[in-house]
Amino acid sequence: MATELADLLRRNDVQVTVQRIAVLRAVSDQPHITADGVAEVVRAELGVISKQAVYDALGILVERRLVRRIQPAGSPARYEDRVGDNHHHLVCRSCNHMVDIDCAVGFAPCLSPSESMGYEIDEAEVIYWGHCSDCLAEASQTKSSETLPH
Amino acid sequence: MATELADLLRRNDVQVTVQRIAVLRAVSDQPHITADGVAEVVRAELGVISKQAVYDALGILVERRLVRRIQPAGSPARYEDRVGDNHHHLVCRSCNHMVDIDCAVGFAPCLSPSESMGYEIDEAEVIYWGHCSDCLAEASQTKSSETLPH
DNA sequence: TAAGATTCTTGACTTAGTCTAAAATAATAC
DNA sequence: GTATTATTTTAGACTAAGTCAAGAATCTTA
Repeated sequence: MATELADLLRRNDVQVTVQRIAVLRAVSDQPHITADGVAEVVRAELGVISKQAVYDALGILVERRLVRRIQPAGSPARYEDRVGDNHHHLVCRSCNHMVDIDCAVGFAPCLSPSESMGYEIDEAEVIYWGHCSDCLAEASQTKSSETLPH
Repeated sequence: MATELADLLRRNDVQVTVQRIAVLRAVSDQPHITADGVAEVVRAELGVISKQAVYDALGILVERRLVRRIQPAGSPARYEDRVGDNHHHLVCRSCNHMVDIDCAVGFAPCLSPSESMGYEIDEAEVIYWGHCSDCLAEASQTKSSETLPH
């Protein structure tokens, strides 16, 4: 049952442990999950796992590019298993909810900035900020003079 | 001497205090400075300032758009007074150094993603990640089989 | 100059994450 | 299969960045 995930780890030279499989499954089941969330999910499955084991597992999965880490301002790091494509993220300033969004141009639009200042660029990270439809609706219902939450 | 900054604050309905002027000057003198850095600079000027006053001042300056807050992964929040244009940031994975970079397209390239999922987007934040020339040079000097630091 | 509003200080607290050393587990060599 | 070695995991103290709360100080307005 977990053979598939185990194989994925093995193919990527990651030593297989029940903890790592469980962590990988948690991220896969729940994209944009936090490290804390992973710990919770894994605990439901395995009984216990240490905070450190979660961070270690996530760390090595990110290193081997099986998982991507996103760290939007004002929120703990989040993890997703959608890797290898050029998608970005859209975050609601009110409720912090995050959704995936395909690249504006269809292919790395920002990987070629006008000037690279001698840097060897390997990633362009794009985060869109705004308000989700739920929060917009809620704000307009509160028809008082209050301004949009932010 | 500080009249100019004081006026800027007043024009933006920010009550003028020596602390706020000092904070604004610190950010202006040293773009990409951290809150801690601001506290240090201001302390050199005023003798003392509380951590909270620094955060309050930065908070209101950001709210009034006199200062922009950047929060790259793995580093404390940074502040700059270059606002109102569409520039992005380029961060070195090794030494964490950050430089400004003009927008790839010259005008908000990413403000129109293919699908906005019902979100009302108000900002597109772009961070380029890579290695700066210094770190690249240092890494190639260490001609051993080591891989690039990251 | 007094009253009321805003800001600043102090210090405890929170959250997210790291460090360390010992214990447990997995890989490999025999 | 078992012993050896390498890698992981645990537990719990620690750190960094930032927030909260209440009283003191300072500004603004009348």
